[in-house]
Amino acid sequence: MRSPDELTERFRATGRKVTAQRQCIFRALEGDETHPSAEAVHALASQQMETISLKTVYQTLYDLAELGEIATLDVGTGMTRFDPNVDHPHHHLVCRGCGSVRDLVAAFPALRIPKGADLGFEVGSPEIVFRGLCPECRAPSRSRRAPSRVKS
Amino acid sequence: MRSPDELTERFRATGRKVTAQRQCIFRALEGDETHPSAEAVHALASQQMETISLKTVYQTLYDLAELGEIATLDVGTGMTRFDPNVDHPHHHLVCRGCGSVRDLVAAFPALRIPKGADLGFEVGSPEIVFRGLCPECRAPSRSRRAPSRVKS
DNA sequence: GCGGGAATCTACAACGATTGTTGAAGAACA
DNA sequence: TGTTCTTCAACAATCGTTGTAGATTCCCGC
Repeated sequence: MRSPDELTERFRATGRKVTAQRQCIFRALEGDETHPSAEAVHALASQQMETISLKTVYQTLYDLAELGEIATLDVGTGMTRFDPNVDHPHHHLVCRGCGSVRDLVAAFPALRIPKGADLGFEVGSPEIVFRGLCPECRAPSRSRRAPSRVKS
Repeated sequence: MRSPDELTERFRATGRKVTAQRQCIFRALEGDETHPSAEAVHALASQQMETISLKTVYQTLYDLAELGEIATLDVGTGMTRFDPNVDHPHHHLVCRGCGSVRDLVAAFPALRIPKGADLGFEVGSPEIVFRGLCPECRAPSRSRRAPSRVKS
């Protein structure tokens, strides 16, 4: 994802209006590595602008996704998560305990679909999810982050 | 997934009651390769037993998942899908157009997380999703299956 | 700077998938 | 068969997300 200023420029260039709410969301996302849900982004943005609506956050996040500035991520935690890191290809580690998501910076060039196994699909690049337990959830006695509800 | 008869036995052995509804669901799942949603399983089961409730279907599907007889699958199509094929490790092809899911029977033994990249996670085996376009959606002029709503 | 038209904003209600609750019905075991 | 405990079906509630409305704000030309 680019800087808030560049995003402002890009929004204008693509015929989208630039509003204080949107810039507030740009700033909330900048440098975020927690793969926040829409709700989480809304909470962050609310700190700067109390009246901002959740709908506006969804709208802006999907605008950003449409521009390719962020990626949407569905890793089975029950809600869509958003990932500002689209510049470096990467995969994800998902904690079975607390649902947290971390980047896994690694390329797997050996990943090629065997001939004939693609069933006629025209496929793009793979998304790989490693499920496991994060350090906090492995040592629950010392855990700081309260494990939050994860589907099932 | 085992045969309906074996599942009946297994349910009894694990202290679960065996009901006509559950056996109906066992039969509906047998040999299904479409990775059906709960709704789809309910529709199938309803053909044999009109009054079966969607809640019962959910309940039984999660019972089966708990026993490891089927797998739950969340590939970002907005609903949980269920996969009776747990005997052969495999991955999935997901169509961006119609949301259909197909098995990709291939192992990727080269998939190892580089040392130090696991961030302290205790990880299991990877789930790989290849997104693309299925043969029907690639040739929309000749498509038979109407592309159905897929999130975004 | 100022006005007009279009896009966006907020609040609210609706939506689809899933789950909790309830009294009634059924399975397992004696 | 009777008892007991589980599961069933119907209903409403919940969660994440999206549609609707009218009010507001932005952008562009004056």
